[in-house]
Amino acid sequence: MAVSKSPADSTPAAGGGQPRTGRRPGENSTRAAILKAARELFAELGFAGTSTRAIARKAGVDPALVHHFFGNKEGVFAAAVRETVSTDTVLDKLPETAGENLAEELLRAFLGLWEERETAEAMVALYRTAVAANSTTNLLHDAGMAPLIERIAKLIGGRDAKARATMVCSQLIGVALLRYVLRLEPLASMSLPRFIRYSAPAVRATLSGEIAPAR
Amino acid sequence: MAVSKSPADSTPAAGGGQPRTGRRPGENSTRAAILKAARELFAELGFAGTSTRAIARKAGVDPALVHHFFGNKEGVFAAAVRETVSTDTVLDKLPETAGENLAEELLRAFLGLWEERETAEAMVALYRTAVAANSTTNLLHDAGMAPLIERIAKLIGGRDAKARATMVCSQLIGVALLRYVLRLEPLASMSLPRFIRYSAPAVRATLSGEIAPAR
DNA sequence: GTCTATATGATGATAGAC
DNA sequence: GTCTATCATCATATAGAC
Repeated sequence: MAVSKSPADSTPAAGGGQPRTGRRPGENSTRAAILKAARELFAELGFAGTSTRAIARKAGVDPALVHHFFGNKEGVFAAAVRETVSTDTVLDKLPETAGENLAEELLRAFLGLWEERETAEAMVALYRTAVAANSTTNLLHDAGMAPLIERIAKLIGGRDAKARATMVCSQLIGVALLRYVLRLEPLASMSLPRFIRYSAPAVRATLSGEIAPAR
Repeated sequence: MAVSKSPADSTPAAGGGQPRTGRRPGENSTRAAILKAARELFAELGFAGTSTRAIARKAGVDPALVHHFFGNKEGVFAAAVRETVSTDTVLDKLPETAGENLAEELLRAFLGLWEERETAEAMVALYRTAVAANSTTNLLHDAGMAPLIERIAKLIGGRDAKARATMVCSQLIGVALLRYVLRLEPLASMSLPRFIRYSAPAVRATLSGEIAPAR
């Protein structure tokens, strides 16, 4: 399974040069309805637990349309994730140089992805699917984690920057998973600023060089 | 789904009083074979991705035997997890009072569960299933997390001990998930002592009172 | 674009013979 | 304890009429 693949996404490219014979906007409501239903179901039940029939039922459309628009179940999933969340927005919010509050800035930028309903649904679906099985584990890494790790490594520098950056990234994933996916209390009900205050010391400790040398 | 439930576990109680007509030991090899296959498959493919037929196939037994011994799919899962991992061993390894190296001791005790093959399989299966869907989220909390949180809270004390203990616990879960379930590099390939060195600063920072007050 | 009809196969579970 | 046979249901996916 690869999110970047879309076997039969039959939506015509909206950015074609000639605007004259283009499709009228707002016309394609069922495709959007399918995507919305898919996002919600994948977020709640995971990839394996969601059937294309259930998606069609929830969207109020015919089951065959799901395959017509997206080819297969993976296509629906990929479209639902890809068209709602763009991890570039995280990188854009990060500072160019490491300052005093890098830990807080990292947490704010990354957790921001999870604070809006639609992107949160897509992220939850992504995490659920990535954790679900051996074969889908790399979904997380592929979906924007790699550039984030590199960026953090460049920010902190030093000898084992890559390893420490991965560790930081693992903490970001860990806290997001517990607050937004597992909804563990009292973390889930905290306000975002308070949650960041609780998470920041751990991230800061890892960012700084308080780690024993490799050997 | 509840791990503590076992709908039709038809194994006769081995500790019955009269030894005369008891079953001979070592006789029940297929039940063990089913459990072993179940553990491996649940760990690799998750709960939803594993079929009872696949378990039977891998164990080399008839599919009907799976239901005969464990009633249903949930029964197989519950037995596979319950009979291989006991979270009490984690609590037993923890110190009575908080010392200088509490962070390391916590990590060593908890991660120890994941370093042996069979228990690791059961833990991975448990985590995969817990993360997979909304309905199974509480599996993690039920499977020994609650007493661990209370124990940590008692160890660190203070006003918001419960919240900080939960945060610590969330970090334990987070690092375990990334190293053993997602197998994110370079964390997965590190030696355990080195991994603990990398994880300890974050845990220690959360354990100590470096967190801003609630409001 | 939308839907009916259907091909094809896997699934969890049960009843009952040996 | 073990297996055959089977039920009822669900799944993904496709072909083709309107």
